[in-house]
Amino acid sequence: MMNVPESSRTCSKAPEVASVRVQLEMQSLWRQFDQLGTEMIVTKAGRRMFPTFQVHISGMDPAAEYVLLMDFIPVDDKRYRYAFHSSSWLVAGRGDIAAPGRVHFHPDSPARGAQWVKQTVSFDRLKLTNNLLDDNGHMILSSMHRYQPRLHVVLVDRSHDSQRFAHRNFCTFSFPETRFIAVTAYQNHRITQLKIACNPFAKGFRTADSENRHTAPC
Amino acid sequence: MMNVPESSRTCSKAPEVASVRVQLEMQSLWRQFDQLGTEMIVTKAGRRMFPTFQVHISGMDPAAEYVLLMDFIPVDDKRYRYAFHSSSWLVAGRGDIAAPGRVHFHPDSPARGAQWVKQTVSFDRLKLTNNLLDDNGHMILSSMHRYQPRLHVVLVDRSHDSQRFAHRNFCTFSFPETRFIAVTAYQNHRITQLKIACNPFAKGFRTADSENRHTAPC
DNA sequence: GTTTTAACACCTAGGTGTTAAGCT
DNA sequence: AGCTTAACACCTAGGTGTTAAAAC
Repeated sequence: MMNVPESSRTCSKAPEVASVRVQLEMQSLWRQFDQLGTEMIVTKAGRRMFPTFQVHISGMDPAAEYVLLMDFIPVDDKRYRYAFHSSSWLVAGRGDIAAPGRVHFHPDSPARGAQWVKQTVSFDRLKLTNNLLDDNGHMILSSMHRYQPRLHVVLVDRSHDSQRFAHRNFCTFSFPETRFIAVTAYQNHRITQLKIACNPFAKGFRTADSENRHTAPC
Repeated sequence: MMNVPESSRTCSKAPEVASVRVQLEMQSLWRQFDQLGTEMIVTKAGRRMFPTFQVHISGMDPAAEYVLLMDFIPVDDKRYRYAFHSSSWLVAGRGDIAAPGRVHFHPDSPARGAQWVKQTVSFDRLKLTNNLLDDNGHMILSSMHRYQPRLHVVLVDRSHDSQRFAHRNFCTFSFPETRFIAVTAYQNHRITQLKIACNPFAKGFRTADSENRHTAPC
């Protein structure tokens, strides 16, 4: 398709949420990863995402309170494996039973619309784990499964406290270029190289003449 | 005096705050510093306190919401200087005009009583500065002046939103052993040694046979 | 003479991919 | 054979007192 939509949205009628717009930050970086087939490491202790899921928000009621949260939904019910000889992902059968569907609240939640729109909202403290018994509130994912991150914007309606997370007052945003396969070790070597080239914490693995330096990917 | 009161309190009548009890953590460490005359560094960029102001809270209504915040009040209107020959602080005249009286909200605010009482509440991210034009929300203090940290517990009353910080719904706690003189460089060498002995970030300055090792002060 | 500032070496704390070993 | 784990060296990020120079 020529024009990828800015975001996929399913909104309801409450005016304070219906007008909310969300723009993905670092979109070109996400697309570079997506073109190779993004992989995200999951560990027992929990691993951050890279790129980080960051958004710019607009259209909020400055005085209204909102909660921002993320979840991850399976893209399909398949299990994947990486074929090194062809450098591609293959379907390896039916997916495992879905892990407990957790949500990650942005730590600034709840906050006024004026706060959220003022600067980039970053989910950099979110961590991914493959530990089904995780007790640290991390997002539980199955390795070798494909996921779609989602952002939910929830209007806090104090006048109907019982409906704080009711079906009417929230909006869901989903950016196709942020899809990824969860792995315990990188499979695609080009993904590894792009991570090393762009993630400051991986600087120790950069080489002077690395392939990823020629085009300055980030 | 034989029994130092656990805390100095001025409470109002709202039942959810009147029953709140606050206990200073690391009290013996605070008293060791206090006996020498605690000094806290202030810098342009902002400096953490050591010891950190940490408290254990009880007596909160688990379901009610509270805001916790700190401020610093001048102990007197005097300016001090340190007499090295006698190793003591002397009054050096009238104090400067009080800096803008800022408050520091605990970053978890607001939260339910159940949250606050569950574990130690730490103000470790609070920073002190001598920059009158500070734009980072740090606490502005005048060097060579003496201060008393205070903790305020505010009940969030959603039913009377205009009174969120009204005079009825808060409690103030003040621990005399946390008093200190703000300095841009340490004056009393024994304070320096106690900081080095106890603050993990100053480990690089510890010596094997430092005086403060004999009694294991922390 | 006293007080403040900025650069500095040395820490804590924790985020990277690598690697070799372990698991199934 | 494929996948996972844990220890590791190497980073980022930022909290220490020290020191010498600057400011007043």
